[in-house]
Amino acid sequence: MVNKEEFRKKIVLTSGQIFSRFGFKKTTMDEIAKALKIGKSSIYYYFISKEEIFEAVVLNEANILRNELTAAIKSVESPLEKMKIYVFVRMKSFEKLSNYYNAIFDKNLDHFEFIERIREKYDREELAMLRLILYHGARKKVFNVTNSEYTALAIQTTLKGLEVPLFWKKKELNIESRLNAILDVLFYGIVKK
Amino acid sequence: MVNKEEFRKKIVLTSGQIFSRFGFKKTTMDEIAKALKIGKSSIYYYFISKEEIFEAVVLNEANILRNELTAAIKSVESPLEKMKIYVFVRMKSFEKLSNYYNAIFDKNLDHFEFIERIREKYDREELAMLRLILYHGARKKVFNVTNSEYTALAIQTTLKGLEVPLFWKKKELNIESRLNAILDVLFYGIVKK
DNA sequence: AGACTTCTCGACCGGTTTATTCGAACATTT
DNA sequence: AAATGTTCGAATAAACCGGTCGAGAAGTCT
Repeated sequence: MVNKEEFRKKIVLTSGQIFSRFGFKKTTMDEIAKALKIGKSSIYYYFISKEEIFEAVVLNEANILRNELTAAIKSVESPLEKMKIYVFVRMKSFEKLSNYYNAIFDKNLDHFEFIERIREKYDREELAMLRLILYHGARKKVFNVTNSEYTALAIQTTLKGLEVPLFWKKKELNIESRLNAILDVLFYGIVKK
Repeated sequence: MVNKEEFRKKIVLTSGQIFSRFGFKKTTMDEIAKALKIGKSSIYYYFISKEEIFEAVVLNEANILRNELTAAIKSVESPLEKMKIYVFVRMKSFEKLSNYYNAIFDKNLDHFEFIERIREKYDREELAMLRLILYHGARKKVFNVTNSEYTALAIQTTLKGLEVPLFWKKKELNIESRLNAILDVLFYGIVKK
């Protein structure tokens, strides 16, 4: 049925809001059902389990992030701006997702291997994006990159390093200035003098 | 002991962060304990129950709000500005507290009478504050108020009316413009032409 | 040191919550 | 009207969670 798939999407959207607010464990099927104005049991007609819903939600969120990122880097021309806006959008989105992280890193090591899969896939995609930005920057003689592969990897590592303190501490210092500082450092090492 | 009271405060502060994030029901004693890096049982040496902690948290938060409000209206001179800043600070603070509301209005009608007590007390205080603002405004010939008592009550009713849609709906329209619109209406009826 | 107080914690208890199942009912299609 | 798609209330088994208890660590006083 075409409508079944439609309703699955609705479930993903609605439960996504709740998951993002309360995390996996604290979100109950009853809450999801109530938000959808259906009986709790009915959810199981569309999804096999709470985890399957969560998986769909995360997958969906990851796709949204990817779209935001590609749109963002397309929205500007200069390589410096591309890099800058990429980093900013990425961090903003991750901030929004902090509750998923809470959920994932709680205690459930067995389950949630699917998160690892998604993560791996998006790490690869991110690397490609970064390399593209670097490549174009080098072409335009703005960046000075000898090996875009490794440079992209280095940048990705930096971004990942940012994630942890971003999520586990609460608004210690404002993110913007921190990102700007990092970008400054990054550019001074990269930009042709 | 002086240190016992000290640690009670620490508990209130820490658990307050969690309560404000997840509400009363979804916050567990284990989480509070873990955040404090002590055993769950140890909490019961300082507080009799989860509810008692919650009570202390709400009381504390109410005091903070009061201080913010008095500081805010002192920070400006003109009656119009005083009124405006009062309304803004009040709404900003209430926004922050939305999760407490979630907790309180869940289903637990029996318990939480203490919230009613706090609320009543602060309603009275708020009325006094509003009346003061109105009175000074009238003195400076900026406001045209015949009966400050009833006018204050009317304003308070408006502000209370704002609370409900503010909390139960999510960011439909941005609060600022809504508040500004209300203030406009309010002033046009109050300010001497 | 030893007695006494303060404080911490692991283990446990019983009531509640919650994810999931199942079958019956309702709805729609064939 | 049979078959198929969809919803839901009730039941269940397991996990969870607030709270208790007693043992004992840590500190204080004499």
